[in-house]
Amino acid sequence: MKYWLLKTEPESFSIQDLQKAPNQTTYWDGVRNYQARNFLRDEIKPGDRVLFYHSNADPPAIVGTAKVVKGGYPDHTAWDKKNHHYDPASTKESPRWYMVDIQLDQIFDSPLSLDDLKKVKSLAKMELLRKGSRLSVQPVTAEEFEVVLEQAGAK
DNA sequence: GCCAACGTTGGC
DNA sequence: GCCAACGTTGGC
Repeated sequence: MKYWLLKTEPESFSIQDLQKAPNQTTYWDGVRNYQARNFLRDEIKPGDRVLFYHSNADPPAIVGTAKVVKGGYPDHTAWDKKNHHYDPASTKESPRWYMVDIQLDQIFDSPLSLDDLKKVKSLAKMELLRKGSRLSVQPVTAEEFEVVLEQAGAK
């Protein structure tokens, strides 16, 4: 089992939106970055655990957890001309972009803000905390995942 | 709204 | 293959 952090802007899709979704499950579409695509296509598997992060939020924070219920498969929104993430270079014969399905696990009683995370020494190496980090799909170590859960529970 | 950091594009 | 220009991300 692996651990991941997924970023989303709550204005476009929040963890509350996930909570309201059928089966509290959604497909994680719209990733248009090759490094993140490779994780989605090749490495993220059902059963993997996910930290759910709200970027461009006030405050930016890890707001809960989810689990992967379906591994990488072609992102069909790339084929939809009306979709904001439409990409004519992606075809059904040769898909360029991929997505996974996730299901809500838990919403933290109180979110772990970016400021909170920066104060935790054992999280100092998290990709999220790296200056200039923009990757929207990030691997997280098992230890980091556990520490985040502990911190969220302790709040 | 600003802007630093980063990824992508395209001319050469 | 280099790199300037451009677009995007995301904290502040």
